[in-house]
Amino acid sequence: MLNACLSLKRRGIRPTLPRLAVAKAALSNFTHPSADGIWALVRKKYPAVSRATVYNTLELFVRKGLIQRKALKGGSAAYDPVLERHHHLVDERTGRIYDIPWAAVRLPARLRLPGFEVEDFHLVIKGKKRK
Amino acid sequence: MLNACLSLKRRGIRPTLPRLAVAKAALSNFTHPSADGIWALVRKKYPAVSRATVYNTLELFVRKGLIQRKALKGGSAAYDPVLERHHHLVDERTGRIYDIPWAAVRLPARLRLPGFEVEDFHLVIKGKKRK
DNA sequence: GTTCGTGCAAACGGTTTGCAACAAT
DNA sequence: ATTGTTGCAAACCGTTTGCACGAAC
Repeated sequence: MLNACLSLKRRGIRPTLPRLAVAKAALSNFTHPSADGIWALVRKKYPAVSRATVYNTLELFVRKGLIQRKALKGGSAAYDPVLERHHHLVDERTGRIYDIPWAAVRLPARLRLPGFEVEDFHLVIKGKKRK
Repeated sequence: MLNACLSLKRRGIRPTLPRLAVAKAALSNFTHPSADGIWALVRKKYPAVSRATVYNTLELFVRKGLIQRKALKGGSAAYDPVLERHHHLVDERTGRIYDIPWAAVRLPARLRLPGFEVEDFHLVIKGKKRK
């Protein structure tokens, strides 16, 4: 179980109530929710928290390295609490995004591409979850 | 050089003037332009063509398999006329997207992921173009 | 009392849609 | 006549911003 309050403090973010609510929703959710999705989760417990605060708070968390923002779907950004290297599988049926552990695929340790300095890379996989 | 008119007819798209303009702009542009970027190109020659027509035409082209739409950047969709398998490198400095030939990286021919049926995959690489 | 955090509403950028006019079959 | 294509404007969705109030330091 994660302690949201500690996670925030450790990164110099003052643990206010709205922020704790966003942290709980974002850090324990591995379905790559959108900002609005997180807002919906937060609202259930704290209907007073505004959409702007959720958006701004997510932006803050990204800046502080608590979560990552990805452009995997079209339209809306997806937030990902997993900081370890991993791949993404986009389900063609549902649009859902699944995390694939780095170790699941054998890849070259480093990539050398003439003309480019490679910083990082990962696989984007299209497929379907077996039922 | 490509014959836009033929490309359209071959896929059962009536080659009207706005469509030819969009086809020329989209099919010969390998910089992954956005829809608005394509509109800007089209406008230079045909100022009468509306934004809606460009958006709708691009959507039609994607449906007919003439081009692909990708969610690589945040915010706006990128259109890609390259249908062969390839990887993408996103330049961290400029946001520009470069096509990386499939052969440039050695990857397993097929991916086997327990619980998923893999249809396709490619690398998304973060890096910088060397100057 | 100055800074930080918040809610609200308005603005924003990219995209889609409804509709009326028109062209092609 | 029916269908397909277009332009315009309005609507739309996800996101950001300006502002005023209140809480924390």
